[in-house]
Amino acid sequence: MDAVNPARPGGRREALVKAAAEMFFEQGYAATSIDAIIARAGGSKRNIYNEFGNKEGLFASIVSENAERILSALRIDEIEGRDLRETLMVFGTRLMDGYMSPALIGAYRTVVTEADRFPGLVRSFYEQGPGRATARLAEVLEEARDRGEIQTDDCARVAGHFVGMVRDNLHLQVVLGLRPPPSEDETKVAVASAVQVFLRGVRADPAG
Amino acid sequence: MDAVNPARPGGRREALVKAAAEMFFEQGYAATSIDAIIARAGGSKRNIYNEFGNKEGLFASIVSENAERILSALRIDEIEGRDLRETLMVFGTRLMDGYMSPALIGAYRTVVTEADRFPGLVRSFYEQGPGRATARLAEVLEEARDRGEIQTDDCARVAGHFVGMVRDNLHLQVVLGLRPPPSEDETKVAVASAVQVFLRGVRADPAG
DNA sequence: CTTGACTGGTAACGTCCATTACCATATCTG
DNA sequence: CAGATATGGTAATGGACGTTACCAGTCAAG
Repeated sequence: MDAVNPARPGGRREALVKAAAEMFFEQGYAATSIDAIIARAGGSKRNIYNEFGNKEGLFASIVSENAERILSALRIDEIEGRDLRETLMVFGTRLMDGYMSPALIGAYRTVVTEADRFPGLVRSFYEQGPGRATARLAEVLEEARDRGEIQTDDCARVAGHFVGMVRDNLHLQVVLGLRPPPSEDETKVAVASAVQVFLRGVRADPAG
Repeated sequence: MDAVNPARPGGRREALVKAAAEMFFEQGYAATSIDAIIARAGGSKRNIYNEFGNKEGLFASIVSENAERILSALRIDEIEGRDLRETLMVFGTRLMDGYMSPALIGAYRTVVTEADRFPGLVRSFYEQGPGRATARLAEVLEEARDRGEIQTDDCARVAGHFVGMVRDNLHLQVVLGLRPPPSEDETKVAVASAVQVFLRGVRADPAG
């Protein structure tokens, strides 16, 4: 019953999800037609309606099934470095790369546009991605504070500051299509600058 | 010839622009139909097509005619304070209020969505708003650096850091509809925290 | 009054698209 | 093979909507 069609190694559902994800996140929900998805994925519309009910169901499925993959760029659980500066450099670089990846830029545009239509999806999207990354950084900062390296009242808040500094106006410009994602060198310079300001801003020393 | 119709004090064009701006920025470009605009503004479709050519022309007109008003929240040209900290507090508060205003949140959503269709509009939108505010802050920081109050290689870059810290994850959450705009108190706390970290991060002192 | 330009209202046209229906295969179960 | 089920392909249905057309009423100018 559940055996995969021998002539189709991947299975219809996977092909549909893959094609739909690409097209939704590239062109947006409204601009992507069912016909176009079928044209790319192969098969027939019956497949979509049997499997997902309707277009909204397809969209909900592809977001939840692709969120993990797309947001894995922001899934920064193990951040280690010789010291806090290196840790922040690594974290900031991964954060920048994740936010600037075409996949996440496309997903961001789409999710912003359809926020009203799919409130539940938007919440899980935020919590799995930006929220989780910020929370993880806050934990790292807690540890640094316990070690006496930094000084702050609210680690979660300053974690947000750091994330904001890294995202900067760069993310806005890329989302608006005003400039391409930064190169590796540009990323390094931008992150290093953010780390420098941040570290001086929060480090523990007796300067009132 | 140009005399206003006595029965219609505001003039058709103004009413159309006003209604179209509200609806485009609330619901987005695609989700706003010509019929709906007419239903709110009164008049007939002939008005729109005589005056603006088509829907895209109407959209372009309302963006350019409303950009100044909407972005005036970010038009922070005169920033003065007793000292740099107070100046940054004032600037940051106005920045936060501007970014979180419903008008700008709506415009942001719409512009992000239609970035591909109207690249010229997007550019002027950015340059009149976020770009201009950041550039103005950079000038202020240049002066502070000349006075020896802060120490940095690149005032434009750290101005971006500050703007990013203020925008933080808050902007993202509001844009996604995950939380309401911050209250006056929340704004004050958030900005004060950003100013604190930033000032410590860039101020001139001999701590290598 | 007459002409002309504009306006309001409504209907028509053409297109796009989500959704459903229909038909012909092909695969699986027995 | 019989029958059930899923699949591919294509066409039909129905609605939404941008755009244009048509008709009647209003106002300004001569």
